[in-house]
Amino acid sequence: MQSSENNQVSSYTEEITLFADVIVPVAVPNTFTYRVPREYAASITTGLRVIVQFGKTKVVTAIIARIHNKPPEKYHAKYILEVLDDAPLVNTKQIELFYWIADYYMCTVGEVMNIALPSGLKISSLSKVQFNPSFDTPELLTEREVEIIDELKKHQSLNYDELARFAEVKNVYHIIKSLIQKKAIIVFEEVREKYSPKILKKIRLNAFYEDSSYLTALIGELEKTPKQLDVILNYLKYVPVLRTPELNKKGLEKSALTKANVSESSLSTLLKNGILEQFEVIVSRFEEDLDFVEAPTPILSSAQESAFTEIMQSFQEKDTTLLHGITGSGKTEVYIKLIEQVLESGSQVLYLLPEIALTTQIVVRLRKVFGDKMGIYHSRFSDNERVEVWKGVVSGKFQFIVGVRSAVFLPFDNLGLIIVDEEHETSYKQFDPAPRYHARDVAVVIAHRQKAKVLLGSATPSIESFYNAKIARYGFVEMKERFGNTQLPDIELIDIKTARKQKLTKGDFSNMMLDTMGLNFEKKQQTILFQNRRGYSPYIQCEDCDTIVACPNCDVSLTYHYSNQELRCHYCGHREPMSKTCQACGSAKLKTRGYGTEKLEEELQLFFPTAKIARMDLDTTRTKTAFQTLINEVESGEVDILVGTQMVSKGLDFEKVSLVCVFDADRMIHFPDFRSSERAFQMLTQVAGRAGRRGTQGKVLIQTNNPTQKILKQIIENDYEGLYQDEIKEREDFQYPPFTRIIKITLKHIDQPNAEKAAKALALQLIEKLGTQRVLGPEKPLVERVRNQYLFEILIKLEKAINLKGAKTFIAEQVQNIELSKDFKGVGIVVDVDCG
DNA sequence: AGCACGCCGACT
DNA sequence: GTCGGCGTGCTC
Repeated sequence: MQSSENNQVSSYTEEITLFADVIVPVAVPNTFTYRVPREYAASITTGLRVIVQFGKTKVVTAIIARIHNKPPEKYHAKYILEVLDDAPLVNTKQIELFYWIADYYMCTVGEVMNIALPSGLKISSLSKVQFNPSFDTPELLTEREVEIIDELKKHQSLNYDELARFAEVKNVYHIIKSLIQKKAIIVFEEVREKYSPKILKKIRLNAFYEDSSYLTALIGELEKTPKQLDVILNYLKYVPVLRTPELNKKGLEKSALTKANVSESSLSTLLKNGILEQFEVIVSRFEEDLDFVEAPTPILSSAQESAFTEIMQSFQEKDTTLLHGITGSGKTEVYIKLIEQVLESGSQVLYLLPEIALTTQIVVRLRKVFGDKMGIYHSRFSDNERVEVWKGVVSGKFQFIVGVRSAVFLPFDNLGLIIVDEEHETSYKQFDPAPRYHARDVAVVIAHRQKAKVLLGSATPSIESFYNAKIARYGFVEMKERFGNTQLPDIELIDIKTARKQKLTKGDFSNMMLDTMGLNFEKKQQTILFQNRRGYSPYIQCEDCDTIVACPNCDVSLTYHYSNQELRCHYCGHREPMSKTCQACGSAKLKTRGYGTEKLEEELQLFFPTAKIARMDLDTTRTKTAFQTLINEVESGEVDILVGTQMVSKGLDFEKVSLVCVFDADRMIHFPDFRSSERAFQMLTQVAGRAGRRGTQGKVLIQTNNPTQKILKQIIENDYEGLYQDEIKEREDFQYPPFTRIIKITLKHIDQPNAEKAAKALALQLIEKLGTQRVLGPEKPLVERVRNQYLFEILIKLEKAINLKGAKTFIAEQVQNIELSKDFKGVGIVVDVDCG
């Protein structure tokens, strides 16, 4: 792993002092140079984690980015305190990637490191104070200090927080400083590794008794103590020592014995007498997972087979290929064959999925084929588990990773293939905090650097990717048939406006939608009702004075959540109990307005009292188990109608869903954003794709106020090409991606005029060099105030031909200008490159 | 970012 | 004089 450069330097270590430039996990622009202690000189390499003192109080985990022998000129380098790893946990390719990301997405390498490494790999330090036992001048102490010292004597040590709580002061620092001066206390750093390996307690029989005559003798002897005999017999039941003595080496989990209802005290007696022995092993957190049934590689249909061949051909010429396969075309089987092929060639494979899709059936399916070669990297996993996956990639245990966005940071060094499934998904873009990276785009960069191939898969590709395929930058493969010859669902529009006029509605449901749902229920088929809005109702209005209850911190209405009778802000998380009366006029006539999933669930229950109705949204799937339970219930057919947000449209395949109803299509279509048509098409096509599997054609009903909208026609006819042509023309006319790159700068301040002034000043500076064509705004965003901060946005469009690096440097300078300016104190600025 | 340091005003 | 508040600048 050591680079030749490092080796060369290391061989002179007798005379030369080494220095290491390290990345610290902080939002500071530079790397920092530390001195390598002599004892580490021979073994130090890039990619090792080290512990360093950073600033006066912090001790942090850093990564070695470079090793050299030039002492810094302007300051004395501090020593590296400790080296944490024997072999690099971060490889050179990753470090280069960190720099690329920092550069491209306009943030610091430290911020990249912070997001890239699971927190279990970032040791934290706590400053602790301890009473100095050789303290002998108590007369110097003030009364208060004596109290603190007395408290400190009671404990081995206390950290700052604990001390502050006891002393009942906000800033404990003064006191600590004074006590250090008087030599009454000692301050030390407690460094603590967050990752803790999973330890299993095991029991085995003393090897002495592996001999049959001794074992028989033992059993005879234990006749007197039946409880102990019981323990031994139980052990032998699991581990037949005589037949398979090698199993005895591995022993048995202690918990297996205790679960078998044996006497605990007898067990400890046996241990004490040396008949049984206890030992500990470090185990993988994933081993329990491994009772998978190895399934044969799926047999591909002829359409899948030819898609596979085409992809392989495409990879001959292109590094990236877009697979456009309609919903239900069976892309997964094609992926599996590709993955197998690449793994056989000895290269690593990364399969990226959006957050929600990962929890579902796909993982089970992949596990069956790839078993323990496959690692899963998911945000719902604990940090310890993520560290194990990271280490598993380093050690080569995991050649294949299925993961979410952040899996692009894993320490691959030999990737052969990256699959980005559902590549159009917006959750691949990170919004907060920095780095605001797009995992699909980063994947393409990684692949390029590791000479790997990328397969982007989607039924509804992003306009950008489709464009790249059109101009032949990407290869292109299509799958136009649904697997098993199932037809695409029949989509029908319902003109809700006309229906309302003709009084053919109940609530905001058209009779037609309700009737169809009813019929479907009678046929014992499942229905999905899609409404992309959680909660009961998006706002509450007073009938007398028209006041709408708003969030105190943001400029949005509060959403009413029925389940716990509270109002919630979906922007800042503010919660307040639902009040019975209007806070403005005292009237009791408060009305819920608009429809969220909760309200639809409630209304449907009234319409269909005997149906089992379930709801799937953020609120019902907070935990891993809740999510899985719900999926199981739907899969087993217990649930008749599933009401849900966009969650129901992603990666879920339910056999018996034959009807999909979209409650309100218009809100999505008219969202004020240049991507709204694309998004609406994607979302409605994906949710429609849930209807009908295995030979039966599904039905989709969409309620809209305006059924003549062109995009709806395109959705009905599954005319992606048509959508693309419309969109790409518009994007070209108005200079949006893929013809430009967009950088969004958001400025925040508690006072709106201040935010506006700063935004205007920044825009002016930007325009000076970039011109009014490229700089738009500043403008108030849709929601003007979030978390008590007023927002202004500037949009920068950079054409592809521009010197991107130069432009970004200029933008960064101007942003810094504003940040440092005395006129705009307290203005927060966020730069988002390629904003969604 | 996080935090010490320094200056300033309030209060015993 | 001591304590806390807030603005400023640095971190190898």
